[in-house]
Amino acid sequence: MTDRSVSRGIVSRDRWAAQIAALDGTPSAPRSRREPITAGRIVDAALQVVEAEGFDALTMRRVAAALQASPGALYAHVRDKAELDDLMIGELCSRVTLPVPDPARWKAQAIDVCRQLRDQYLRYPGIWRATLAAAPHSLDTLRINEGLLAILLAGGVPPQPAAWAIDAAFQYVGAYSVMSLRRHPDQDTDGRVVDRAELIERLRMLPADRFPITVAHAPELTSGEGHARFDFTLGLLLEGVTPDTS
Amino acid sequence: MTDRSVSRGIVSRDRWAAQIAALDGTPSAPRSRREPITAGRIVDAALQVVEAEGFDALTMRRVAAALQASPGALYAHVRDKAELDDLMIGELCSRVTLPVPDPARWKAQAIDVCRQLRDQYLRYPGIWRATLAAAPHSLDTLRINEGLLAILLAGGVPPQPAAWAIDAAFQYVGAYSVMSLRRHPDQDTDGRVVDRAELIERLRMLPADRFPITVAHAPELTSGEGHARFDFTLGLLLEGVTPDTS
DNA sequence: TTTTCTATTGAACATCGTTCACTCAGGTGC
DNA sequence: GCACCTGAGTGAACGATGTTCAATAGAAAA
Repeated sequence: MTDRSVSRGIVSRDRWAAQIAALDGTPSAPRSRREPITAGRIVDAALQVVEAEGFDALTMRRVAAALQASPGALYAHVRDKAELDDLMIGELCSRVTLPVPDPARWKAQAIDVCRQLRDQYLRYPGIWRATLAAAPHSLDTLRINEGLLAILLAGGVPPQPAAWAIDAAFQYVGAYSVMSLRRHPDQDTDGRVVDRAELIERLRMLPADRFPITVAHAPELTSGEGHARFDFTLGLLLEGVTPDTS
Repeated sequence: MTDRSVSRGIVSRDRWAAQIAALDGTPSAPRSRREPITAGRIVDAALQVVEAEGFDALTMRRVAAALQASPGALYAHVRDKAELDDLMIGELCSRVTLPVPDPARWKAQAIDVCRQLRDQYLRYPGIWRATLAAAPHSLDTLRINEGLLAILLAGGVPPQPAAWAIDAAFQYVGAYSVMSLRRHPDQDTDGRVVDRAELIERLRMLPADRFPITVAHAPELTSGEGHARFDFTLGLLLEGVTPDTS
């Protein structure tokens, strides 16, 4: 009975995506002509969905529709949605290129690696939430960890502070990537977009007796164009473990 | 037809919780004797659910069952589950007590405030995910921000670095709270619990040619009892903005 | 050509958030 | 004392989600 909705105007997003995906190619192409489903193609399709519509739109049905397949077909190549999340994070991590450690530029190298990871996260909005379901110590994650560790150790940082600082940097990169989704295109409860000028105005509207500093320093609170805050925080994390002079 | 399952052995968790909640009091108490539902009672019940069973178990039906009410009844006092998330975070933030700034102890005071927030997050496992649905600048959040800002400014930190460091600290506290859920009781893909000794063993099993540093420094990588890493990272964030001598 | 096997389907199941027509207890005007 | 109204709460639904599974179709093997 819900299939009736195909001929009507409103249709579910999954079915809509399936219709879009079925546009190319002959309409009734023999099924076997389609290249077989693999875990790699599932991950690629999932990443495309996230890139175009965000992590909230990532659905098993949505991925299956993008692959012109049935939802159940995915489970022959992927155990869970959690495993799909894991594979996506692994793919993202594998794209990060690690430099050969240069003791003179260790800090810049470390920041660059973190920036690569941040850009991958930002390219696929909200995908950092997949790390909550992903394995904490996968091989791809450990690879970046190893690379960063090599950079810091080459810079003369002792192993334990280096490991802890890298851990903190990873967690910050993730949190920054999720939070920055709504930093500039901030949404009101009514759905109105709030830019920085309006944000300052709002902070200034606070009662000055209970929020004196916030009212007084609203510009500093909302400052930080681009990724200035990101670089600032990573600078703090890496500056604190600097061995001698940088 | 699914109602048949009440008399059988297996029953859904929500229904089970409703049965448990119905144990006390007269079985067929007149409905009006129950104290009315308010937003505050909903938030309290939701927090109890999260404290006992984790954020994943937080369901509108589950909260309604704990209140011995119908799921739809909640929507008269709470617009969304997102608004419920917002209210829970607000409640948690309101429990954080802010000290009067003492310029001599500004760093310890700042760390203490962050620790309070961390302990609230850790008390309700996974609840930090509610901040993803919550308003980014609620009054309760701004209150803590104001308090921390007062502490740092009293310590002589310039406004902009103070604001940015506080922001970074907040994001780290959240990420730390979510991640630490599976830090010590780490789960294998098979569900086996992995303690630190086994974690070291696993890191040592890595191929030494591709992970030389990880293999060599496995103990340092897994070290950090209790909240040592937490204190370490906050120390880095606050040390970097220290005005002169601490 | 026939058989076997593996990948895929399509329909289900349980659960989730959310909505809505209805009920029902308690206060209000006669 | 009685009818009315009002608003909070109910219970059943709707659509969407992850996941499972018997049935099946296509290709490979005999």
